[in-house]
Amino acid sequence: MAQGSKSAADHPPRLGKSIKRRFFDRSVHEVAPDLIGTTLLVDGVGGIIVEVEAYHHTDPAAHSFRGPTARNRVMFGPPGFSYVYRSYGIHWCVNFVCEEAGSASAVLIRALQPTHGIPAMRRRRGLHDERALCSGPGKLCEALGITIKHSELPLDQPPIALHARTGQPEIVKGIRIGLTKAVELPWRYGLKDSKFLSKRF
DNA sequence: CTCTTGATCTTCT
DNA sequence: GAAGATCAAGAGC
Repeated sequence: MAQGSKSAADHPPRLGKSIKRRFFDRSVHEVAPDLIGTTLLVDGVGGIIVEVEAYHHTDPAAHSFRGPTARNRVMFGPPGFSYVYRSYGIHWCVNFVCEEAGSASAVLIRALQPTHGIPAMRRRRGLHDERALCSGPGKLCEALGITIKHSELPLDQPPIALHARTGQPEIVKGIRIGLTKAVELPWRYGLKDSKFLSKRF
């Protein structure tokens, strides 16, 4: 994409068709890479998903590993809903629930390439640099205004919207970020050579 | 560039 | 009472 401060804001890319909840009713390991290149908007503000991580209840690093709790119960429900949690007492992070109810799997959205509502994102983040607006799970929630109020919402209804990618992106894979358990599992997916990742692959 | 540390609080043990 | 799917700033190289 073109560089500089005005290109994306002035000419946001055309959006693909809306993604329905059914998209998430399959293996989290299929959904996660398929989300790369799709566009996430919250009240019209957002961008292209460039980095995600997959979690499953059989995975010691997953919030659902030890069974349902007040916090993670939405992970045990049907696919196609949001799961928002508080991270380190400060940040919010958003996941998309996958697979059939009870499977307790979800995809953590880790980074976006900002395309829509960039002025609003800059205002919320107190930053100008597009590269830093959404290059991490806590950052993108701040930029999109996502809080606990956005948890347990259907992903194909306002204020949330997901749009299909138009081409086939080149996807890279690696180990997940910031974990202390199951550190070695290669369940992080990203858009190859994107400048908007939270960290290089 | 990399490494370290403080901030801040909910959740679960 | 400790841990944690993070971030930003500061120090050192």
